[in-house]
Amino acid sequence: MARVFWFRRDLRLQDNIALNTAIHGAKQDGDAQVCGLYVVNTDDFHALSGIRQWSLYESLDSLGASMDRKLTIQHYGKTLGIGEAVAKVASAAGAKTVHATRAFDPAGIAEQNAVGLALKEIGVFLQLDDSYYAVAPGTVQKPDGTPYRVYTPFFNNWFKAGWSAPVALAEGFEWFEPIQCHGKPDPSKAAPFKVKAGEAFALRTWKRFQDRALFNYDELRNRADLSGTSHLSHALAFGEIHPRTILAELADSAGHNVYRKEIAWREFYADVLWHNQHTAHDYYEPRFKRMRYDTGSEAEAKLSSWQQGKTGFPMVDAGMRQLLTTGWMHNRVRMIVASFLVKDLHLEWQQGAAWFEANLSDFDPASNAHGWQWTAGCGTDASPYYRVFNPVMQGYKFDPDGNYVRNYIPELSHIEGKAVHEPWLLVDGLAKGYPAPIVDHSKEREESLRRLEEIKVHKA
DNA sequence: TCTCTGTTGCC
DNA sequence: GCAACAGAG
Repeated sequence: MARVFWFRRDLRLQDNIALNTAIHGAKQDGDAQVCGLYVVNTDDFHALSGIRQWSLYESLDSLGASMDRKLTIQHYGKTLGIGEAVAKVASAAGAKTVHATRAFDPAGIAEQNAVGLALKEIGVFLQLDDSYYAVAPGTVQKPDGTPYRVYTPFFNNWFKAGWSAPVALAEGFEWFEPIQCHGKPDPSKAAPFKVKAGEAFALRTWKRFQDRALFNYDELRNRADLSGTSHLSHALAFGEIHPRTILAELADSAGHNVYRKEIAWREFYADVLWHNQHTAHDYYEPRFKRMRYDTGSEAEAKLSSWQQGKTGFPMVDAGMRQLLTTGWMHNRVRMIVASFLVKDLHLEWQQGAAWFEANLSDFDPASNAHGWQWTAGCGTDASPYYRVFNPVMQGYKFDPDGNYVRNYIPELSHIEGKAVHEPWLLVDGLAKGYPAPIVDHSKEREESLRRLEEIKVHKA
């Protein structure tokens, strides 16, 4: 009578409270056997980009290796629901309880509801514990009991709420022999580069960041041309590391404090999505639904130029090509390309968010939806002014020597220094096939402000 | 975690 | 001619 531990977005063994709960339960049962399970939707998996397929594959491979290859992987899809898939494994393991970490996003909630129901039918209990966050969504509240809509006061109270220390993997149990289902997910698309993933790699990445960039994080995190960020987004999205493990090692210094605030942004957006489930795909500020957006073939063509990194704005295109070739994009550049899609191309944020979801190996539903909505101006943390990024100015500021742009745009490699940010000013700037800007930024900025004016709430 | 414009002060 | 800065949206 083993216990089943259903791995979800927590593909690690250390600092995994729900897993430890399963282990303690299995020891009380007497046989101390835990069946580690991952379920994968085959249909969805094959629709993922190559980079997303391979990063999941590597993460599972690493998890399996750390479990002496005792990880059971069950497939589901059109013909078999997720609930039935988990139930099959629970039956085969003779389990009475399935354990998992609780999710707070719409898709995760739907999953755990389906699994809970299917298990109930066969007399098995689904026990959910902990969360993917240091402070579980819904915990931090204003004194009147309503959720925060502004980041800074949320941060202050999130910090006050605090979190527990990391816990080591509980001892004295055995992994149940893996149940033969359909085997590992099989990436159908070729790996464009060697993907590194998994718990051990996540911990190495964290150490490396601590040694090299954390102390300078406040100064260098916005520099697109440097490696000043943590590179932990993939590890956090897959749960290869828990934020508790990170926060426990942060001190009180400028770099550390700013990084703690980035971790808190992730927790803030998870909290906002928990309280506003529809905002995964819909506007947080409903009046933005009424804004005029461009549609039709011209808009489609602009979207495609943006996706392929051919807008004629070097900083935007470098970011979009970094996404296509590496499955990752520097955080500062994410804001620049997002602002460009919404404010310069007048497209809806969901179109950009969908492209990020398809291509980012660190995709996170809460951070993606609310990062986009922050940029679009329709999200939380509204400011008294309408943020319109100037893609050229952002380039000079955050890629001052032009190295980031040249690294991702070969058609601009012949231009030296920062001049690469305005190639159209040079005689031979566009000589190697780089396109002229597809829009006039200052005109589109005005247009964007006009459209905002149309949906403004005017006081009587 | 914004950008634009106009002013001031310096050379 | 320009950098630095304040104020405004």
